[in-house]
Amino acid sequence: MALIDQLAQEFEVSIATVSRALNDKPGVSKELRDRIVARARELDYTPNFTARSLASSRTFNIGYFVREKPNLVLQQDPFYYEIQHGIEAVTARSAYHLSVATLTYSHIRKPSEFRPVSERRIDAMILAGPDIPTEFVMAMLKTSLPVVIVDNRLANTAVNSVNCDDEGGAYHAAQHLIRLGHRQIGVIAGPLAWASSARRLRGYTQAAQEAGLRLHILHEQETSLESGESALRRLYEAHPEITAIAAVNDAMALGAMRAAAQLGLRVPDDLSVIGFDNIAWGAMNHPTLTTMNIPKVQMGKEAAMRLLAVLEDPELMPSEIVVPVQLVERESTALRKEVNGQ
Amino acid sequence: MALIDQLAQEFEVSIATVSRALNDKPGVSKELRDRIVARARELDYTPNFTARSLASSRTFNIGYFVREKPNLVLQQDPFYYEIQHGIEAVTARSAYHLSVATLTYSHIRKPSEFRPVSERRIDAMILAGPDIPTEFVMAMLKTSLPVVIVDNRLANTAVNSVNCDDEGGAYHAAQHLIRLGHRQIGVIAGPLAWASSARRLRGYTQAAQEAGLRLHILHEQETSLESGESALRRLYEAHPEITAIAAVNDAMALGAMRAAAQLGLRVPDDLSVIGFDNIAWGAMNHPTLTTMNIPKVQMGKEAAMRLLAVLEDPELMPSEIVVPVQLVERESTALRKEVNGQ
DNA sequence: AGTAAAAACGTAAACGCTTACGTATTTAAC
DNA sequence: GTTAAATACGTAAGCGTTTACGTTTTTACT
Repeated sequence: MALIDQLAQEFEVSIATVSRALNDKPGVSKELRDRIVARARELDYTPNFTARSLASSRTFNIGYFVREKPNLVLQQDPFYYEIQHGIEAVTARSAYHLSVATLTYSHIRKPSEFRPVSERRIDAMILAGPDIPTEFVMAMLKTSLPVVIVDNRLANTAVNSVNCDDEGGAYHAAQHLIRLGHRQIGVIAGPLAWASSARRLRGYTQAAQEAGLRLHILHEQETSLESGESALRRLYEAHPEITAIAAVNDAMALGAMRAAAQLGLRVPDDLSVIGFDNIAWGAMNHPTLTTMNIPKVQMGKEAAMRLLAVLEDPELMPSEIVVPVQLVERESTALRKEVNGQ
Repeated sequence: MALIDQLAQEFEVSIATVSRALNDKPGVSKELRDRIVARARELDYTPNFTARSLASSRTFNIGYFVREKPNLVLQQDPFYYEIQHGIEAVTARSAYHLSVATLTYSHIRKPSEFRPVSERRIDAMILAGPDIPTEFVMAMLKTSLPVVIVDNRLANTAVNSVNCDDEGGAYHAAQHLIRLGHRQIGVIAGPLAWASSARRLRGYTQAAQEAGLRLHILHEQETSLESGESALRRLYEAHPEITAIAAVNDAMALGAMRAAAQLGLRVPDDLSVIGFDNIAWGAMNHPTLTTMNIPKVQMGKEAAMRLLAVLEDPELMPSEIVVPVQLVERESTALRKEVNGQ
């Protein structure tokens, strides 16, 4: 493997000059620089990043750290993988490489022992997951490494963040149902502690208020398919006049559709159902699920781009990025049938 | 941040002694070593990994590189994410960190410009995906870095690999149907070029031969849910006597179930269906899908463990690891109904 | 007590770059 | 043509460790 010395010897110049030539720094004549660069390509010379890091105290590594879900059976949420792909798409076109790790409870407890940071392996980091404690984020900010948090919001703290527009998305979802003529709308919500659920609920409520409607809201303790099933049954029992359901996520929406089928309700003829997330199986279900798409890949891209921007200009103030969610209209929603002229 | 000099000064010894104490190398009295280690913990001293790497020429980084799917719309296959989690689970307990990247066409074309390697950022790597060209793997082997390939097999080349037992799994799947009394079994296969499909098909065939049965095999050009639908329709048209379906993957199995419902066939009463993969949606479908589970997380673990083993002992010869797949019995398969005493 | 071997520690040279500073050479300005 | 300011390059000191090779001290053995 070629080293910088070799190039220096070939051109009978110092390694400092070669370094300057290769790094686009001033102090080298254009003619010499071009020849050095050309020869470097020929030799497939790539600077040893370890040596470069030590000398420049930059690793050109960024970390992507996802909080493991303590409550989730399915540890590996594809949501964060799609975000990872967005991040990769951006870093691949930069000088930076991506280092990943799962944030466990022990890391959270002892941030000072979080090795990617304590060993100074990274120049900046993306922290993903709603359940990263504020204290941990604070500890990371104190390292003075640039930080972007994704799918997480911190009140009263200046930190770069990327989130989807839960409230606006839910607002549009409800409007979609209202535009289709539905006036008796049931909402299947998650636990109150789940912040996204709360925000989405606000969006639904806002749209309903503007249309002069009152929603039939049901809170579940979980956000699983099964809880969606039971939610629909209870909702329908209490309010058989309901013609549309808005669920705070796709899993619950799919559960609601399943329960509806068991009750003899046809979707979308008797009941329209809209979800939130746009998970893969929504498109495979029968009927396919109308939902609000969260642009996960884009969220990853935004996070990575923001990080690179801060790396470029450390003076940059933190910003909160909110990406819009889009309606994906599929089979599970339809015009309300005008039964009995009601 | 504490540096090694600080420790050396505190104890009035040379940094060499501190380094030896911290790295469990001989040449330090037990008493001094213990005091140094204790004090290092107190100070949260962590050696700067960049300096350590440069001096020891080891990065303590391993790479996980997944081949992007040129043909797949859904670039981010959760399959490889689960493998990533398995890898992480192992590396988290080791001194190594995980660096990820997507293998694009341009990397494949010019392996010498693959930066994680050319910049010497990693000590070893895991290559995942069936469509990594042999030449690329060869190029990586030539770097003399330890390599493990996952979900990929190379003929006539000694290389560490981790794969699932396609053939054995399919054999068991077919046996499951046969044990349930089915004798007219349809097989929904993928394109001939897809190696996994071919191996699974061999497993089905083997079991059938042993039971003295002849399968009704249909090859599709794709492996999507839609092609599973059309496959079932054609299969049922040609062979209405079929009472069970074995599909080479879950997506096609789910498609077959959907088509069956449209034909008025009840699953599992009229038709048993078994898949392969155990994708998440299979458990949410109605009825839930019986399938063969590929232990993806374990595959990741095996790959990482193998890599660590080779890193420990570079003399270790390459080995081919095959992990078993297990039957996940759910609702979509049942005993064949004895119609007309047939 | 004397000697050899083992253990404990120090010295200093790497590792392969970047970069502050110094020197020589060119260009620009009058 | 002289002087000042750019420009081009060289020198050498890092960056924070590891480790080969010395040197000194302790241990073991006769």
